[in-house]
Amino acid sequence: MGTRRLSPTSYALLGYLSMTPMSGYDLTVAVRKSIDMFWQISKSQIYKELPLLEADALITGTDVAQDHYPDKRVYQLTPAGAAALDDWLANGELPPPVSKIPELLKLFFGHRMDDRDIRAMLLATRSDHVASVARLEELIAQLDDYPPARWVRATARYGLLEHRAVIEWVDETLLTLEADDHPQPDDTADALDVIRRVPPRPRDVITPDNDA
Amino acid sequence: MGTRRLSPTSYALLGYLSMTPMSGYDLTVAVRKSIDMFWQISKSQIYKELPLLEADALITGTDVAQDHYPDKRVYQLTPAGAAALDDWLANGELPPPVSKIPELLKLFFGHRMDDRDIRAMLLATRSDHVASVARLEELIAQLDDYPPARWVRATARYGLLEHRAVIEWVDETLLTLEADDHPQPDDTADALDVIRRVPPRPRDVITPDNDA
DNA sequence: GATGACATGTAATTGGTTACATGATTAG
DNA sequence: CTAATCATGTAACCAATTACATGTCATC
Repeated sequence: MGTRRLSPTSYALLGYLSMTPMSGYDLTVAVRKSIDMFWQISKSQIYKELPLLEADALITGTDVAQDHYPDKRVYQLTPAGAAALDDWLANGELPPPVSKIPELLKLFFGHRMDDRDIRAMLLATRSDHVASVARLEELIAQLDDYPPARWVRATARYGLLEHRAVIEWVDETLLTLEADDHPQPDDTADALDVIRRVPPRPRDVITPDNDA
Repeated sequence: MGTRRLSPTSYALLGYLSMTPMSGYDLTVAVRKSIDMFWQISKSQIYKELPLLEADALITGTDVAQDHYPDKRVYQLTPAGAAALDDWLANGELPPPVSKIPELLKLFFGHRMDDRDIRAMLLATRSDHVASVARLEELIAQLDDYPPARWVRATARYGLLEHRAVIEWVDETLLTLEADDHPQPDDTADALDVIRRVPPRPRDVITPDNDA
């Protein structure tokens, strides 16, 4: 049976279910609390994916009645699911990373923005990242004591270093904002000329419709 | 007239067209060479979006014949388009950032992986980022001489600091991989218990269907 | 003379989001 | 008592990707 090709998102769900049986809600919460920083999965996406994985016989669901709360369906990994997961972990291709940071998109066109707006945006970004650093430091401290969680810890460390880097960047950028002569005259925009002479990100060649 | 709500992607295209008139192909190339690190837009998405923006009267297109190459349609910003762009830059809401890093997703389930595979993955990631650092350093050096490009430069600096942080993280992670006692016995997976006690990323509360 | 890069796009599919629904429990 | 949170999901829509199409030009 030609099982459909699974997305990394599907494998993520299999991965969680490899730890313990969970409902859609459990998965939603767990995802938000752990991988959310480098792999977001919306609630709806989870609820949509679970029946498909069950149809693929990679997980099985059991309806569980609860008092005071709606019935839930608890899923657990099948041996086939575990095999699929491990195969992906060992051999699965890694699609190119995706990153969409609206602040930077705006800032790229900063020559059309007011310096005050830029500053406000940077400061808001900064405090978000400061908060994330605090959260992650606490999490990492807790994971330090728990060796089996070393890879979970490693991903948290990734987040930590990244957030710190962003804070550093905000600070350096704020400095240029303050110190600079602002060449208000809107002399913009043939930065494009410079960009044109620059190579694109690798593998991101244009014509051969993007594939690995 | 009830113009549809534009996505940041649409505004990005308006932003480029605010610099100079461009065809779909020009935009594709420019995007890949500049904002691609923090805002990817696929070729098809660009070609799909342009006629819509024209229908909204934010840009106008002109067919240009070329010898040896297919005709192209060159778009330029209308005053309404410029106004829309500036309004977004000043007042537009910033949707939550998106980030999908498949390497980290795998690594999160590293307890089911072979250490050799992990090492190989980390090294591959590392050399990607080393290459990016080199590219960005060169770009930034060129932009140094060109004050109007200060915000373009700032976004490149962002990329640079981030790539450096990732390299630093890879190196620290490789160290734990080498030095460590590897508790091979698959003692995995109630890192979940720790995670459960941890707060989620802010604003990412579960129930109120995600909105700003 | 085939292979790949340059140059333009369109069509089909799917992954993911936003909005819709419902009801119990707890906090103010 | 009223609002927010917990707890489950479904349905409709749209953004974005992958695959399809076509022709020229340079290079091996």
